[in-house]
Amino acid sequence: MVRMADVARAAGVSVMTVSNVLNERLPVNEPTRARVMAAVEALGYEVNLTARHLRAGRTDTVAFVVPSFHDYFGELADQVAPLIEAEGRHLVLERTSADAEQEMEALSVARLQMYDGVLLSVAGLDLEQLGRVRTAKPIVLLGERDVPDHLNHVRLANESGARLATAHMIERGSRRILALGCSFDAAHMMTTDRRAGWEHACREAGLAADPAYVVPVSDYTSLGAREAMLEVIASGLPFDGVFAVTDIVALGALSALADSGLRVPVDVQLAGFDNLDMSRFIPPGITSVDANHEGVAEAAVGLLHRQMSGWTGPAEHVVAPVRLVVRGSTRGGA
Amino acid sequence: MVRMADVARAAGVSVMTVSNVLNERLPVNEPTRARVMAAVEALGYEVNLTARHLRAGRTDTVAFVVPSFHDYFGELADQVAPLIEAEGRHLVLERTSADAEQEMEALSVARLQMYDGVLLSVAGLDLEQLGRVRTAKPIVLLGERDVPDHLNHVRLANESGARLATAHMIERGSRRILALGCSFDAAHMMTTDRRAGWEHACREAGLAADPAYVVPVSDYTSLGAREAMLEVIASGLPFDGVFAVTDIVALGALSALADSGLRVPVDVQLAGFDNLDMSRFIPPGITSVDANHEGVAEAAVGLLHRQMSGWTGPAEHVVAPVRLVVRGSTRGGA
DNA sequence: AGCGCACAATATATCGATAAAAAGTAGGAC
DNA sequence: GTCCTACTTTTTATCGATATATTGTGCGCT
Repeated sequence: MVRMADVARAAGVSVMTVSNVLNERLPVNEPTRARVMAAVEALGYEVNLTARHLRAGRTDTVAFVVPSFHDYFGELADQVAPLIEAEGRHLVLERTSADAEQEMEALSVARLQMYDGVLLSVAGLDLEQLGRVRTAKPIVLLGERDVPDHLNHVRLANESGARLATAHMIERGSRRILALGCSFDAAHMMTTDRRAGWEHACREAGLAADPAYVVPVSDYTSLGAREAMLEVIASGLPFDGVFAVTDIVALGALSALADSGLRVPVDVQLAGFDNLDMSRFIPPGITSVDANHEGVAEAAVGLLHRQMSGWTGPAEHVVAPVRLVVRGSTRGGA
Repeated sequence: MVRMADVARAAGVSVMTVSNVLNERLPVNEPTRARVMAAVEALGYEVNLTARHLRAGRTDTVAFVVPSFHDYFGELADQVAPLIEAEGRHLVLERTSADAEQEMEALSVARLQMYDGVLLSVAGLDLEQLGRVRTAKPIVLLGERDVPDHLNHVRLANESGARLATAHMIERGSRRILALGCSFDAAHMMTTDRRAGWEHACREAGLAADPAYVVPVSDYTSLGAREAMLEVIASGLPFDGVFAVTDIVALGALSALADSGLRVPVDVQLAGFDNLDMSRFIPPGITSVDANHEGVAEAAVGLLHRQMSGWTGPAEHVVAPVRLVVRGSTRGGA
């Protein structure tokens, strides 16, 4: 490992001069600078980031902590990365597997030190656990749960998105719409808020929002959704529309519907939430509420950047707007 | 920031005693140990990982460098993570956006220091660039390109996978199969190897492997594939099967076929490569060559682990076997 | 010639931990 | 009572950089 001291010796200067050349902190005479740069090239020197970090207290690195590297989070992360890099910092992803303990660990002082800032997709932590998080480190939370006031937070307009999707299907003729993967939990959660939107849309149209039409999905995978959907079909419960809590769930539903000979959108309309890349291409095209990755990423990185620049004002809670993207899985779409 | 020195003062011992208690290196008397632990609790002390790293030269962290956080890589990363964690280490993802310069930067000494080992998905780098990578740091390359002998490498059996898929479609009646997203580049690349497999299968069955049936796709997105597919259809080139170089490409093709009124698998059979999660659920189910994430992850982590344990033998080049998963997009599937 | 000033380069202290060597403390054997 | 050994604990040096203070150098001005 070649150190700054080796470069200094080779160039016949002090370590600080090398540091000053590389960081352009204090001015260095041109001939000296050239000698240093030549030595750097010759030896192939590269700064030891760990040492710099220890001394300077800065890593120029931001962590995005996600429950899994899959799907929604992968897509969101791809949006976040360029924004972080545009500010001269570096982005790394960490995974918690939606495990509360691991999420807390990710927020532990020890790990936070490694980064100048942290974006955390809250999946497993509840309000009480998050309330215990006290740190000076810039943090922005992402995700569809309630969070303490003192932490910055970006979430989606879940309720309004679900309402849009449901209302759209009602307008196009559906009268009995399943809320697949939704729930009645008390806490503000993604599945609860989206159910509320479904309910709202039903009521608004003068339709019953029968709790029997709220169908839970075991683990929010396509497989779980497919199985739940098959059970509903087998049960004989009449329905002519499905609002799926996510596109992943919608895909499972689509699979079950196809296998059961139910035609989309003729017999059953289908809408999802997130507008994953694939949803555009899966025939007949899945109508979906766009999760506004761009807006979410921009808002989150903006809040984070502000904190990293020293801002200490009160935390903000941003609700990113969403819009409905109509495709072939609902009538009147492309 | 509470340091080890603060804990030491509170417990009335030296810094080294605290270190010894926390790391269980040298034995410490029980009463002393208890006092130290009490102080740690009381002050909420957590070790400074940066300082430890600088001194101990170990981060207990492995980086997985991928071209993008999406799809294939996200799924693979989710497989890799538990294997790394099982060895008491931590995994982080970094992104290069398939940019050769950024990939080289990810391999720069400076960034390598931050990790005990690196898994690198080679997308943009060619043989010559990789040849310049000289480092003592444990590295394992992943991906479907040629790499220098001195670097450990895990790749898929691309040629045989493509052959399996193509042969399967031929067996089920296809006679004119497109190789969508494949190419004739000289270097061993994913698109070339898979084309070779397609060619091989055609020849084996006594069919012509007409270069006109090798259709490039601009950027290997579903959108690009869809457009390429629509052009082929518009051109009037007769075909009754599509081997898509990836499932993402297959999805684009499926979209184009559906919009053109061509039925899968009745008019056209379709097979992809990667067996993404979604492929199982997209009606009618996309027949795909399973990318064997588990095997790839296991082999790669195994090679990395071996290096991190001090093994210095010659590099290995593993070709992970693949298998065909037959679904509804080819005849005779589910 | 003498003085001061601007600028370049160096010396010193420090970030927070760990490895290795040294020192302190008992207890047991003779 | 002395000495040795075994076990705890502390001391010292170090990882590789950066921030601050200090020293050194050349030049203009009177």
